[in-house]
Amino acid sequence: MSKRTEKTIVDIAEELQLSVSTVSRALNDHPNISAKTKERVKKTARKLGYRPNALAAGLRNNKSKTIGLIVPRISMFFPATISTIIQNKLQEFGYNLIICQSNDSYEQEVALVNTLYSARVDGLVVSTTLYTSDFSHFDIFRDNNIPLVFFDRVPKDYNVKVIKGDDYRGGYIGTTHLIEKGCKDIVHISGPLTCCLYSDRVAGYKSALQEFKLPFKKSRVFFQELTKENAWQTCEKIFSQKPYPDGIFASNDTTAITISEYCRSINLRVPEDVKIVGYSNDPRTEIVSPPVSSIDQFPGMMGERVVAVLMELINGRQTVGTRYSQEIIPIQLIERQSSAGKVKVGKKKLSLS
Amino acid sequence: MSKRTEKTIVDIAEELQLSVSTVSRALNDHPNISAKTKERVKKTARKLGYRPNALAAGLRNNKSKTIGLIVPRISMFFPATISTIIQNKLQEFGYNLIICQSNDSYEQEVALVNTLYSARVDGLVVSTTLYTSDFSHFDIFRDNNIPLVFFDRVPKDYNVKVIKGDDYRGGYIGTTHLIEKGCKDIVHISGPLTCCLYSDRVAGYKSALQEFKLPFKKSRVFFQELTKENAWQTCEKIFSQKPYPDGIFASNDTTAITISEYCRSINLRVPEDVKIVGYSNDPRTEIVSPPVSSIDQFPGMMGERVVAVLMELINGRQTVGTRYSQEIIPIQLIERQSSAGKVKVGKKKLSLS
DNA sequence: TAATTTAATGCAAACGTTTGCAATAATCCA
DNA sequence: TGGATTATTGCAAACGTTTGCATTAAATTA
Repeated sequence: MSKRTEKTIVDIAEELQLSVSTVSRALNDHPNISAKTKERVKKTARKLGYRPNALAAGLRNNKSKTIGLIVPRISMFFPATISTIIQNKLQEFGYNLIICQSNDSYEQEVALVNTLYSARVDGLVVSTTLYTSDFSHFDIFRDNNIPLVFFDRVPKDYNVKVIKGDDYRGGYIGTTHLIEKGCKDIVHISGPLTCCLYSDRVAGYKSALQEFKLPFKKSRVFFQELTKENAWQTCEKIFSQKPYPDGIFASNDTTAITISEYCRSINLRVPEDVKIVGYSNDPRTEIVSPPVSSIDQFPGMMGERVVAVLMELINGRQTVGTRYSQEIIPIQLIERQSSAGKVKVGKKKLSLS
Repeated sequence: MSKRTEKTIVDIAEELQLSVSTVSRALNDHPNISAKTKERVKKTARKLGYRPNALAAGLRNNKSKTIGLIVPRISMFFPATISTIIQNKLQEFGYNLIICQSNDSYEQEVALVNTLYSARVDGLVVSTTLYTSDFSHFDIFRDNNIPLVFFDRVPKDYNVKVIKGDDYRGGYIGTTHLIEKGCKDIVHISGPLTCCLYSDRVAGYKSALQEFKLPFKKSRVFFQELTKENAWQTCEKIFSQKPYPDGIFASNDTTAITISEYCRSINLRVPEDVKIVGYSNDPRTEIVSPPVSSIDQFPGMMGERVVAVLMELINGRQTVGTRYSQEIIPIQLIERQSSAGKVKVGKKKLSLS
């Protein structure tokens, strides 16, 4: 690396016979600097091709104007969409975003938290791994009053700002929709219960069964990492003996799509023989045949709320001891062919409000 | 923001009655510091919960140990996969990655380049927008000898390190495959020619036609931003009058999948009536019906090459004036049902080596 | 044992920017 | 015109870490 040719505010100050503090104040529109001096300084900065050094400003201010984001994987529809919204909104506020992936590994999440702290990010936004149960690695942010927001996959019993989908209701309406379409024997494929969003969806599933007086059967609920491979294996189990279920509610779309594929492979018709509902409204649900019903979580809205809340935390007054609230983003059933059929006039009319 | 409780190397130095320079050297495993002192220092650092301040080290060293990455959109399969590989590999080298999206906007790309420069990233990796034709905003990196690598969507006539897929050959084999499957009237749907990877694919398409003595028809080639909406509209044009083409080679999978959908909507059978080949081997090509043939670009390999090259540039000697080479990542046709059919024994055997 | 060489550590300054308090200049008022 | 007030700018230090050169301590050699 050869010697830098970069101009600093010292160069501007020398050219204009001003102090560096005046130059700094002029570049930052300080009210005590005259308009005339501001104009001279900015003109010279442009002329010299001056570019600020964010490391220096960050060190002095103890603010980096950068936000850290940790998601499990950006190749998944939901995190990718939210990341995009968050980055675009933060840019409006003059913040940079560092997007990091934990690859669903607790160890990697811990390392990323430490690295981002060392980089002195001004805030941290996190969707945790499937397996994070000890959240103490986030204490450094909380204890130093650095804004910390969790979304989607969020901690249980950890005092922090949380923004999540209405997972309980998602499980409830995903299931009641199947019931109202005539299903009497519904399987639920859930993620691992170490992650509370899946347990909320299971609770909603159970609640719907109860309400429609259908029996809850432990053997009809599966807990697994929601990959295509696991979904295929679970289908092999489910359809290894009769009676087959007539409805399946899956906690992600990858699983729902795979179930549909498996049914086709054993000549089970979807939706005539078995109806399917997925979760997240991944665009893939539209392009497969038959298109798959799914619960939309409005990632755009969630991303915007994340940034709004983060800005409030950054600009507001927070102290150690503040009690943080939880914010719920609505969900909505998107009905497609995988669950099509005559609506059974039931005891309870499905309300989508 | 209340007063920081963060420990610095000054605290460690005081506790051990050492100078800060010794503490710094010990923490960085400098050969001149005794093993005993190193151990004492590291133990005290752990005891005090010391965490380095990357802004300070970066300012002093003029290195941030951070790499900037600019891609058009992370929600697209190819950029998301490469970003993931790049981040994972960089972590092995102790580098952070800042992932940014240009949203295919030249203005946003310029702003991102300036912001990343201000953040003093140690290198920059870029896949440009569809419309970037003036690359001068990257001069600041090149002129200051900060490693700069382009991949996939790369500049034409700009002296910089480039890693791209074999787009010419991709166009060639995508087309010859259709020819050997019996197609005689092949449409090519290309992206905008402002982006050289599409013009390379068009050249491959033309070359294949020529080689098999099929006529090139200007009306059989379309240039557009490769969205689902544009693909649908182009299909409306193509199939608005007979004779219909019997093969379509599309420059991305979104377009190929949409074409398949359109054909179904007008009761054209795929592959019997019209065969389709896409580009990038997006996972969606496997789950649609019929599964779509596509050109695989090996994003994993590309991501690894990007990081390897970047490390060479960072650790090597480069000066203003260095001539940079171009590296080609192989491609491979992935044959699926959308282009299935009897192989026509042709003049030229398709070689996939 | 003294001189020489090697090992280990310390001092002071660098990095670029920002800001509290002091100093200076300009303006207003009696 | 002199004093008071306001506007504008400058000085010096801060931020946390690293490193060239100097100094000191320890080890080796004659």
